[in-house]
Amino acid sequence: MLWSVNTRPRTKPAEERRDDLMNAAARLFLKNGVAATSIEQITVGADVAKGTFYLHFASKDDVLLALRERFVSQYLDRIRKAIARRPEGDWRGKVAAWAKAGVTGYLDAAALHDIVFHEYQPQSGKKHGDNIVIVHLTGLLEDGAKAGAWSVHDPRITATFLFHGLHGVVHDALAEKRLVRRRLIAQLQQACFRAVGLPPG
Amino acid sequence: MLWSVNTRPRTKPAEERRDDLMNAAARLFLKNGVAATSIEQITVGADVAKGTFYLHFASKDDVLLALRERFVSQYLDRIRKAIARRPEGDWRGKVAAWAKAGVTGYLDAAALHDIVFHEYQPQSGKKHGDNIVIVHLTGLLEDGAKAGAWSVHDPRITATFLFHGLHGVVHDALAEKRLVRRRLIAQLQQACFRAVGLPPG
Amino acid sequence: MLWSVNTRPRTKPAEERRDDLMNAAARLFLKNGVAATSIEQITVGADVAKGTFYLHFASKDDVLLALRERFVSQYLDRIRKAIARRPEGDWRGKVAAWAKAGVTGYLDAAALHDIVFHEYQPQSGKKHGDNIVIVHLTGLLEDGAKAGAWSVHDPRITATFLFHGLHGVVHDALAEKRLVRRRLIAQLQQACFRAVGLPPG
Amino acid sequence: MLWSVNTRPRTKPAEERRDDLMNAAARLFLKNGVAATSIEQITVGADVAKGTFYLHFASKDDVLLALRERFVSQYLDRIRKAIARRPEGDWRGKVAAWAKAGVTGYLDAAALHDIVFHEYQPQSGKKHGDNIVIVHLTGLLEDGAKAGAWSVHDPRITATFLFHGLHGVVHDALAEKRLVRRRLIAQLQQACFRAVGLPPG
DNA sequence: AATGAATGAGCGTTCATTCAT
DNA sequence: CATGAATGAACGCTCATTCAT
Repeated sequence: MLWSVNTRPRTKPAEERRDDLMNAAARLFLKNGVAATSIEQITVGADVAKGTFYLHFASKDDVLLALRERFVSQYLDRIRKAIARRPEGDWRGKVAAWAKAGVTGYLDAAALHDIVFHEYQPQSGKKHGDNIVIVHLTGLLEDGAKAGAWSVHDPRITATFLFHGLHGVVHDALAEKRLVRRRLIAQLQQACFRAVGLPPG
Repeated sequence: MLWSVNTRPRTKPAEERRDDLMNAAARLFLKNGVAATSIEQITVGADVAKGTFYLHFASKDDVLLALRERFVSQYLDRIRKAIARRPEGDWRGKVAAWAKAGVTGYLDAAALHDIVFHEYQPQSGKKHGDNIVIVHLTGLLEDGAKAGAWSVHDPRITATFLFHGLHGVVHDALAEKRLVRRRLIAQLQQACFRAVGLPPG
Repeated sequence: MLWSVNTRPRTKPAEERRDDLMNAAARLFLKNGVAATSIEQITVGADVAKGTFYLHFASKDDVLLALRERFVSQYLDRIRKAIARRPEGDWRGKVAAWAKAGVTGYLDAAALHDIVFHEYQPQSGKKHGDNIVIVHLTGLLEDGAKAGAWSVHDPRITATFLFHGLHGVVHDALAEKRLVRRRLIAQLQQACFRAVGLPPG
Repeated sequence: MLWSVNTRPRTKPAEERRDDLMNAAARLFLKNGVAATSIEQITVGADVAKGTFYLHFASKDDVLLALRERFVSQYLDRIRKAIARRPEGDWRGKVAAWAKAGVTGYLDAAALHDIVFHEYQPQSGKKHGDNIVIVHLTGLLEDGAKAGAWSVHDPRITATFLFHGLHGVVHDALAEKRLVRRRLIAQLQQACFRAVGLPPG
């Protein structure tokens, strides 16, 4: 056909389309904010028609939720791998690795994190559900305690405390452009040691 | 009437009207969320006409910002007073008081805090500015360090860490309805002691 | 269907929708005035949803401008055709034809003309631009002068004078319901003859 | 009283206040357009409270109408005086004076004229009423015809034609910044002579 | 699976007008 | 005469969502 030059492939595996849309959404959310991003902008950004959006997501909140899930699971993956690199029994090293991966993983995607977690709360009734990063850290703290590496009265509370403390510090550091990565990591590792009752480095 | 000398006739003092609107907004934000609350709802809630809103605020973001300021200054007041009750030199007691006031002050208004700080980021360019609660705690940590009460390498980072850690814990506790106030306070006081290098109670 | 080859499926061709909206707008502008006509009224009149308006026009001013353009080009068309019917060289006849077509073309759409040109000035910075009817008449006067048919010092000014004089007279005649079409035409033809220095009929 | 320094005279003759308001309105209409001028702006401009406006005018349309009347009567005054300066019987001179005063009177207040007559049509049902400038010129043409100074079949139509022709030319000249006052006057005087059947100057 | 014209509820905002002082 | 806080109807405009193709 003569006009075939301008024709894009009409069809793509659903998963790929979904990803296109999520990526376009992430980009636009970052640039303009969630509330200020329209579905139309997202579809234009993903190079599909408006209606196609609704083939893959039920609403704007739905993409936001999907973005959240993706973010968290990538973040946790990173932490998991960093910890796994430490030898069995090196509990102090594991905590240090947790802090380091937590800081860097956040720094590398902080803007997206903020957008996706703080800028806009989905209307949906269902609450966040468990924060899997905290759940994971709780496990680590329990294991270390069991192994006699440290003493933690309430691993869940401590994990929550560490998680939010770390994120708060990194977030504030970003906001103020005071950003010496190494220093930040070192300080937060100390904070983690203290929090579980380990002596400073 | 006594006040007729200094008061220009107004159906209601501007400040009172402003407060009515802020209270209505807070109530509705809590109930339905910020994004889902319309200005009209706010004015109905404050029992004024739609146009009256614009006599006191420029936009929805504007009320949100005002609510924020009010919240923070009340919160900080509470913390300040709690600390001031401790005798000069009782540094450990001051930290404990900080943690306790922080927890209770938050618990008593947590939902509003969440709404006002997390649910919706005003589009306006100007960033949060310094968190005055953190600034205040930084001062306390510095003073205690100078007095030899504890050792803290970077008071600012530690203050930030404590602030966000505490809030995160309280927030999560709320979300899960696991809520023994006293236990929460005790745990967080321990966390604070550890964070500044004090021995557990 | 025959047209299915070149036509993308549209509930209605965009041009037709645009015309529907313009016609509804013209009708309402005539009936109630421009300022008193809301966009919603226009869309109701065109039997489309409110949002559809914005698929075709950017604002009320925008429809007004479109209406203007349409009006002028139809008006000029009419004049052009009337003049073209006169034989080459019949300059007096051409002027008479101009006057007649000018009067009748105006009478047949005077109300719309008034609305579209006088009642409301679009806020937009860009000025009317050249009045193409005047530009056209200027050409006719120049040609006749070159051909020695009459003497006109400044064709542009004379054309402007004739155009506005004629319109003013017709407009006033309409306002007062004193309306003998033939008499009006005759009088204005005389005025045109005099204006270019031709002897009366 | 202590605060008497900041107190303006609370009261002014009604006529003066009315004038203040009209002047403020004229200034703002010129600057921003009629539709874009709010009553509040007018009252601020006239240094009175919002409510005071309604003590003197019934609506925005009402000020517009008042400005119209004021404009026309000043314009006509000017023409009348210019004509009166010519000796009894100098009909040609009177026509020339009419044209000159018409042009200059318009040029000196063209922007206001446009605003007040063209930009915005009052919603009110009552039509313009007779244009007193045309009525006056009609009288002049009749008198001259009776005196045998010229021949005009229909003085009213001719007057209307001249009035609108002149205004159209001046208006267009203004719009294009082609503005040699003397030349404009001369051309329009010629047009007037021709229109009444007088030989060119 | 994909399209995009059409929808229409709903929003923020303005502003002429009123009226208690 | 003068005030200005309060009103609330009305408007322009946006945009998530639908659905015929």
